[in-house]
Amino acid sequence: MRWTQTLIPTLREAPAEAEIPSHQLLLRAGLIRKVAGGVYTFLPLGLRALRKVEQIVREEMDRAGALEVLMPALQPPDIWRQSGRYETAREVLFRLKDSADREWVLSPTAEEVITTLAGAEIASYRQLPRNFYQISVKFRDEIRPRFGLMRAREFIMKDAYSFDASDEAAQASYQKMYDAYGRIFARCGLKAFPVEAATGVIGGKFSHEFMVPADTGENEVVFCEGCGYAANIEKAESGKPKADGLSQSDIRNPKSETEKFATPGVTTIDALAQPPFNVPAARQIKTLVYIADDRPVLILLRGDDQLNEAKLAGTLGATASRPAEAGEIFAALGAHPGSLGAVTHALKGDAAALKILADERLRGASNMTTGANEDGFHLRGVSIERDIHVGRWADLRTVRAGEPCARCGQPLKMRRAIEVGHVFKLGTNYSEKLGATFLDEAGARRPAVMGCYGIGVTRTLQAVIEQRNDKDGIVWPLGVAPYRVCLTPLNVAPDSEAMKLAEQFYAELAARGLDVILDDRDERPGVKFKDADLVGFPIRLAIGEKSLARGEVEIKPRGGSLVSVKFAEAVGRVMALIEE
RNA sequence: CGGAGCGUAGCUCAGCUUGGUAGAGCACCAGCUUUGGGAGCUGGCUGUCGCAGGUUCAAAUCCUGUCGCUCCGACCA
Repeated sequence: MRWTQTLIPTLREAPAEAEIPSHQLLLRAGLIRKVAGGVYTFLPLGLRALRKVEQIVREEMDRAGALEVLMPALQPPDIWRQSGRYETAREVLFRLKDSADREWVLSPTAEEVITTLAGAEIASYRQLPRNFYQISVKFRDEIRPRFGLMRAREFIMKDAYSFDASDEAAQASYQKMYDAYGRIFARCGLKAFPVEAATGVIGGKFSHEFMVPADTGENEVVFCEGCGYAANIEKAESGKPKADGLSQSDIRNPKSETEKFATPGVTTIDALAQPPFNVPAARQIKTLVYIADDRPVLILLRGDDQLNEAKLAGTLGATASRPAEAGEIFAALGAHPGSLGAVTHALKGDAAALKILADERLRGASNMTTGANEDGFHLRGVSIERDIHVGRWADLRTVRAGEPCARCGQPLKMRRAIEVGHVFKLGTNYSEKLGATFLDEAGARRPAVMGCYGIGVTRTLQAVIEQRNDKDGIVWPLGVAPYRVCLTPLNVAPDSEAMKLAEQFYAELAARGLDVILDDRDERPGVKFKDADLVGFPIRLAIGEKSLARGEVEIKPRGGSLVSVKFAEAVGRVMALIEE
């Protein structure tokens, strides 16, 4: 390709709308342009890079035995009602109506369609296992699209769905995808690592996310350098001891009964920890009120712990849950936030019937202090198992950096990351609801055991840029660069020696299967060099009069150092760099 | 959905406080010079000042509404 024949609108300055490096570079290097918030056009160069990521994904999916299909983006809502996700995924579903006032949804993923397909087409255990994938446009009504392609309303995703006859077989399918993902991200030049993950709205039992470390990432990852444990903060557990922050005398000498005391104006954990009360946060019980499927639930945590909403949502298993509003809290408990508590004798009327969830770390706690459900009063001497009817114990707290690893005891670390891939073991949830059953060897009808596997293709592209850039621009890995080699003749007159040589190299490199771009613009050298660096072609081959006089040309790997080689050696050197 | 900020040339932004003929740099076009890291000079092109309404003799500027964009939040009582 000749530079003057394509469209590469590079920008000297970053548009004000872009905040993070990868977003700025996508715009500056002329890869994408915004159409609306979270909606983008891919320009020729951006599309080439995107296609390369897609091709890597496709090759590795095929290698792992998955079958490529293409499902519609426009889907009927009835299958979404059947799976239950018409409600549970309501906020992310784009819905629209046709001219006959019939409703449709735009696909954010395709479990419903593929499971319906499998139900219709797979009848026997002999047809299993099968894994179907597609690379297609997805739609999500994001509350806040952000950072260019990173969180978009419309984006490209690879989604794969496995169907197996047994749980063990499903585990093997899962492992195949897990391994394929490792290869995909490595081939994209990304340092990505798998972490244990929460399952979210898609549901399921077991899952890993593939994370690319980046300060601008939207996920928080907890990891242990001692044993390799790594998990999304939404899922992470630690070995922080129960007694941490408590004195032995408190534990051994519980008060025989609770005592109410006045705490006028004290409505926070911090305030109660200050004089004159001096109740350490570790000895307070924090009482939160959530509304789960329209019913209030009390959540108890130790005062120095933080609620993890993802864990709460998983524990509740509710379609929708949210923090209660002040009015709802007063209606349920008769007190305002800051004075709430779950002690049985303080729950009057209907409040006595409220469901109470408590964090595991509170188990066995005594001499605790909590709100009295009466504004301006707290209770002390609370023994949780004696004084509170806990309906369910669960891990509800958020892990913090520095806590000991549950497996090996080393301090946990934390860092931000971009989620580029996610693998789930789904079980039989969808196959049961949508009728994907088969006859086993004994002639019994059974639901297929499913897994689903996603890669954000457009997000992966941006993650590559976010991880691989410097002050001059993008530093593409060979595997996803829009062109691998940029030829830069500094004189572009057709009869100049530089241009003739450039044409010759172009032909020779193209004949060896390389994609090459020839910068035939009549621009000053500085402009051409700056643009080549900004776009980030892995190898630049410059042909200018200085080196020409010595019978040489200059080869410069992006981010590496420049070497001068004789004309005759140039093609060989480029090929050697590619094959490294 | 709540809060904050911003919408002026293709891009980055000034002008708005205190109303009075719409600006700069870059980009683009022409010419001359220049030619190894975003050149110089001369001349030129470029705008529904997001949109709608209001106030006013007069609105980019003040007021109201609305749309869009960006950031923070929508867990810790």
